Amino acid sequence: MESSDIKKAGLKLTLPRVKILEILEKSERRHFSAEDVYRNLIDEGEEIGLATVYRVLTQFESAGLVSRHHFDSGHSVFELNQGAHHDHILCVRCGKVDEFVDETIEKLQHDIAERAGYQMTDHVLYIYGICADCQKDTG
Amino acid sequence: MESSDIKKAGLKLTLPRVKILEILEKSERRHFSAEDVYRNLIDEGEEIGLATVYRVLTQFESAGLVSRHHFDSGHSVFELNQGAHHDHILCVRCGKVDEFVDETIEKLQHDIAERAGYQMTDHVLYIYGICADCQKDTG
DNA sequence: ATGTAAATGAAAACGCTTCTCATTACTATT
DNA sequence: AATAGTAATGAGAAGCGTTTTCATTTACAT
Ligand SMILES: [Mn+2]
Ligand SMILES: [Mn+2]
Ligand SMILES: [Zn+2]
Ligand SMILES: [Zn+2]
Repeated sequence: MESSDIKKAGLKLTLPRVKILEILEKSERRHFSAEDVYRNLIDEGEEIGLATVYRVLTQFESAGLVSRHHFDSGHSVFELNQGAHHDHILCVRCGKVDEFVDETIEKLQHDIAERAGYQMTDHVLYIYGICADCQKDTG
Repeated sequence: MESSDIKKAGLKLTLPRVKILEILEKSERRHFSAEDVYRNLIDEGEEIGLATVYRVLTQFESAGLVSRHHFDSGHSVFELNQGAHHDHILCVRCGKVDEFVDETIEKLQHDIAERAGYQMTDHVLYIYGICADCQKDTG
């Protein structure tokens, strides 16, 4: 993933788009709210508006560069599209996000859609629980 | 499900609560937004505020009478808790909601949580697609 | 019937996201 | 390199579903 991908997506190469892409790829973290990205920019001294962050992330989504998740109800979480499809397991205590792939579940989902007469376009699987670390911390 | 369930839940038996429960159980439809419930009440001539609808649905959720889903990002969808746990398959064209149960997936989810060190509390599985009817309607 | 705490409706506030619009920055062309 | 033309940006307003506030009403135990 490089800035050239921005051009490939038919988007002009602008400073906000380059910086936002950098943050998504450089960080050890993989899942960001728009606010997360915005704060990262501010911390780096970039004066980029929150509206632009939302706009650019939405454009990146349309271009297939990032995916948008709705882990809890309230807000969107964005993730760079690198590596294969995967699902998520989330800690309800500390907010940690882990990833997993299960081919059996993937296949079963297709079977279910087919049996129900649906032409499947997408699916969402979130597992919620208490992570190992949080289980240690006083129940 | 009867009005006595409202009392069992430790809630006073009030007209809004009775009417809302009636709508949830009488309708052929099973999945309602708060607005859906509100409009049903208005159509029946009941003058119940939208704030009360939200309050009551949230109370019903806490009492275990209804579940809340977040099918698309924007808003909550409520469903009476009758019958066993199930997951959902949704038409992205017409909004139809179908239900399914798959014990293999249920078990695999538990296995995944365990393997990841999580104590599972909940899970969400939505399959999105185009339903049989909508596939007929010109691509 | 009466008292008291809980529930209600209307409107305001809320949090996240999108829109508006005047200004600025890209890019292609000269 | 200067210019023109179009797309992108930032600030703030607006939008939307939902929650909160608060004065009034209601349920229910006495
Ligand atoms: Mn992920
Ligand atoms: Mn259902
Ligand atoms: Zn945790
Ligand atoms: Zn359909």
